[in-house]
Amino acid sequence: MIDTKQKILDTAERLFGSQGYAATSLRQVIAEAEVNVAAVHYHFGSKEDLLDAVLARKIGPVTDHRLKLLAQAEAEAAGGPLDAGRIIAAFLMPTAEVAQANPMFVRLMGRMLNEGMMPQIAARHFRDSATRFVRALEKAMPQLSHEELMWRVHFMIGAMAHTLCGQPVLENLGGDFTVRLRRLARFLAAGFHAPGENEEAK
Amino acid sequence: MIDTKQKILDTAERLFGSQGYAATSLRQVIAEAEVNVAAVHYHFGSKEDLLDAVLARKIGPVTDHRLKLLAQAEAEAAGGPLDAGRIIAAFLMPTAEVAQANPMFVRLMGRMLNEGMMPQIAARHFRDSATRFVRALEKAMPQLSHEELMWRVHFMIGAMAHTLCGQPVLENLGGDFTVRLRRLARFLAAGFHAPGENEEAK
DNA sequence: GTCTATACTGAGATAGAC
DNA sequence: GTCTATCTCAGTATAGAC
Repeated sequence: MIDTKQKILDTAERLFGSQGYAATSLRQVIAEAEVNVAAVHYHFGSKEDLLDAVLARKIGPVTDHRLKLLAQAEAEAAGGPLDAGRIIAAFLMPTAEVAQANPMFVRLMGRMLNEGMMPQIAARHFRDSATRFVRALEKAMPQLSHEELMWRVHFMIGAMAHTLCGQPVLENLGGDFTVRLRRLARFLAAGFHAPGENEEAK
Repeated sequence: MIDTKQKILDTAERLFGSQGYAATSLRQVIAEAEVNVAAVHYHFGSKEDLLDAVLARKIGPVTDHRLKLLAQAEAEAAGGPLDAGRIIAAFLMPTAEVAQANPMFVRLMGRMLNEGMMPQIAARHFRDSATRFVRALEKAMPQLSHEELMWRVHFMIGAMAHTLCGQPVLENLGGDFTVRLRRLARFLAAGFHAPGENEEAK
């Protein structure tokens, strides 16, 4: 069958997203996709490579959208100073659309940045857009040292990952995904605008 | 041997912290601890219960320190308005001391909040201090809706977890743990002070 | 009460038949 | 391209030695 690969990808995306990568066995994937155990190894090589393929398929469009929003903001600023809030929103909001179309994939995205291991995999899929955004933020916030800025980006990724991948630890907070991300964007924008290590006040 | 339990706990703490829970096999733990496979099941019951025990042993003091710092800040304010920054610092900084004494355990703490699964375990060990801090934050920031505040706490936990558990995704950022947490505290304090959903400006 | 030896089930991976 | 058989190693359960 020609769509064996597709079925495996779809099923893996759903299961990895809802249960996590480690907690999902290949055997569960192949059972629900109704294919053979060896098929996944034939098509993808290993469980980790399957995850890689699942990510690659959907992250590209998110990255494109992010970069498009960033370019748009820069065009509007017309060479003038860019607001950090706009940059952050351009980074966050594209995930909302994917969430609408495919909630499980967004959870998977969050998990990837979180699930401890595989920094290579996470890095590979996020580095492209991330470095571009870092440069934009550096231009928007020249008063921050490079180290301070990189840490703030790190904080942003942590908060985003935690927000994408699931239920809050403390309470069951509902709410639309877009609303949730807008809250996050407001929060992070203020964080980025905080005084740096050697500044006394804002 | 009387300290079999201890050896298992120490080894598990180190390995879970450095490699992650899922990536660490019990057999690796028992090999490095030089005990038998069944010993861990005799003393702890299961791999998950072992993790639980590892956490329980060290999180208590962190929680105590957090609450002590919070109480201290409240005493100094003498009934007056408490600054959110103080509350956040009281929540974050105790982890720095544990990091000094035991870097691996801090990474494990971060992973726990992150490693996707086991929300029950993470929740159980963090809820005690977390609810206390939420109440303090609510008093400090009465202009925020409960939902908005809970989301900001969620963002804080995400950023903290990501910062505790390891290497930044983008670059190798070094630096003392205390410095790192202070950066985070500044960032988060500004985030908490951001205008809420229905406020126009700060 | 503590621990060891050993066996059981299910995981990911691989080789080779078709 | 696909499937069966099989390998190794994981977590778990039990029996019994001391």
